[in-house]
Amino acid sequence: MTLRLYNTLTHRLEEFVPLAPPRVTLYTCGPTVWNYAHIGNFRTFVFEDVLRRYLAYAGYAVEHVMNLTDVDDRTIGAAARAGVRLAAHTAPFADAFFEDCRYLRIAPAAQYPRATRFVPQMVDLVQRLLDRGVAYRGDDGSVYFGIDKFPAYGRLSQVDRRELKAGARVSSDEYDKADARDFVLWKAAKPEDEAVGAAWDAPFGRGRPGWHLECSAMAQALLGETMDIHAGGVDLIFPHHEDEIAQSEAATGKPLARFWLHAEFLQIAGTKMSKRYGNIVTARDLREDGWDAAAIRTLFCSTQYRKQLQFTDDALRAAATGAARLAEFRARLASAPPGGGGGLPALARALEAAFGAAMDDDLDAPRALAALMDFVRDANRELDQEGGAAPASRDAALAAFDRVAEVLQVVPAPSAAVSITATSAPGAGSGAAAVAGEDPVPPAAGEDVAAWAERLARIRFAARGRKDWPRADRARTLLQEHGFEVRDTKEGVQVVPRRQVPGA
RNA sequence: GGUGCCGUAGCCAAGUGGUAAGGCAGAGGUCUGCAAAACCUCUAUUCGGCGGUUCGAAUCCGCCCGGCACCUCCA
Repeated sequence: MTLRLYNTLTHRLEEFVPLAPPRVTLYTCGPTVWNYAHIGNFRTFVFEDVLRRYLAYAGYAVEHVMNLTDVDDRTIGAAARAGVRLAAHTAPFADAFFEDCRYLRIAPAAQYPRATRFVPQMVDLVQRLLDRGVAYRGDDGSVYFGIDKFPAYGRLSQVDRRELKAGARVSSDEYDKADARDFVLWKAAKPEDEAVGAAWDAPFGRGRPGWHLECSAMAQALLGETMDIHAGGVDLIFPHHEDEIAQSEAATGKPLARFWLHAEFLQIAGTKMSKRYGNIVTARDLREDGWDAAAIRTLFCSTQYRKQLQFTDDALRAAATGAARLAEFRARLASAPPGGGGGLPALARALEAAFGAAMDDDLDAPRALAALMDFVRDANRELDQEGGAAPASRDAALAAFDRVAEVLQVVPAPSAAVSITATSAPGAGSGAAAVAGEDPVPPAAGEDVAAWAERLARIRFAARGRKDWPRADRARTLLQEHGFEVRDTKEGVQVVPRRQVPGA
């Protein structure tokens, strides 16, 4: 297996080889904790999660660092409006972010450095750049990076230096720079900054870090001068990552990152999701609506990360249906009766081969998902024909399925609710007899729903045994009304929570 | 104006020179008392348009049309 990734720095697909295998250092730009992150933000974070999970699947030891930006124009502005200190404003949103990550099954990074806790490192970096003469102090007391001192400037974003001058927003620049293209490293403290506690002392003047500075300082402090992969959203290519490269490499003389990966935007109604456009959907909105994170991740996996993704209710619903199919299959396979299933090990090998080939090709998740769907169909057919699977075959199939599912995280979590099979087997026999003449009734107030559902399953099973269809149907109708699905099998009556497709 | 990405069935989407994966939705069928789940069959003579290269193009080249994003603090 050879993993190839599209490197924004070189503008082509490259074979991924870490600097010091099996270790892979990964730095990803995290959220600005001024508000709740929206699912557009999370599309990128989920992509990064799939990336690191796949690297782990491929045998690498990933060291992942994700920063939290807790000081910038927006956090300061929001704190000022709320009349609280900066940290008081950002802390709840940082907590909310971690909560959302857990919901979306994003594996925790090894470290989540926050900008405000790395101010000394940032001050050091600015001082080094001043000492080297690539940074200068403006008349306003801020410190700027002079891009004419860094010839490689513009390599990542391919923005021609002359065109940059004609940039659309340059005229709105509010700072005192020698050249419009220069960017701020350290912003001189303003009263608004002081008011919320967003100002620090430095040899070159009291102030606060510019946007890009934190990533350069924290990445170097935690991962060293050169990391294997730096990832983020496409919007960060310019200026954020371009500027990170300039300030880091001007200070160290070494490449900041060997691979630069950028995820395309999630779109809603044809445009990017942004607070500016007021078309925000947050992770907590989706959670409150009852969506399983697997549905969201399935939707995200249905488009390769370098392509724009359309987020619509229909698409999410379709993804949820597909994800439910995976959970359905997982449960069926795990509880397959022994015997047969000789074809499963070969299917399992084919799954992992196809999955690896797809993911190796610049993390082609749609193809990887298709491989999983192929496997599910083929294995279901095998189970249909064989009526079961020998433990060794079953376990081989289960292991492959789980390894793949571990990377994508597209299988809905097993429900905490009941999954009951009422049978006439010994032990259940007495129960079946006891309910034989019972009429199905709705659960009593305060009654345990699981126990109630099990009793109705027994009632239906007994009724079916007597061909008492009206009673059997009443039991099923009641169960359906209470969110359960009823399946009659050779083994008995199975009652499972109805798969979750909100709004369907 | 500059830079980049993209346009494949009702919808999502893979495929980047050898004759159109997969999913969702829909139709029919097997199974079932009826269902559900699962499986089977069907649903693009065609890949935004027009030219060109080639034995052969969704795939390469040119032009055109359409969409999206970035161009100083947006993932």
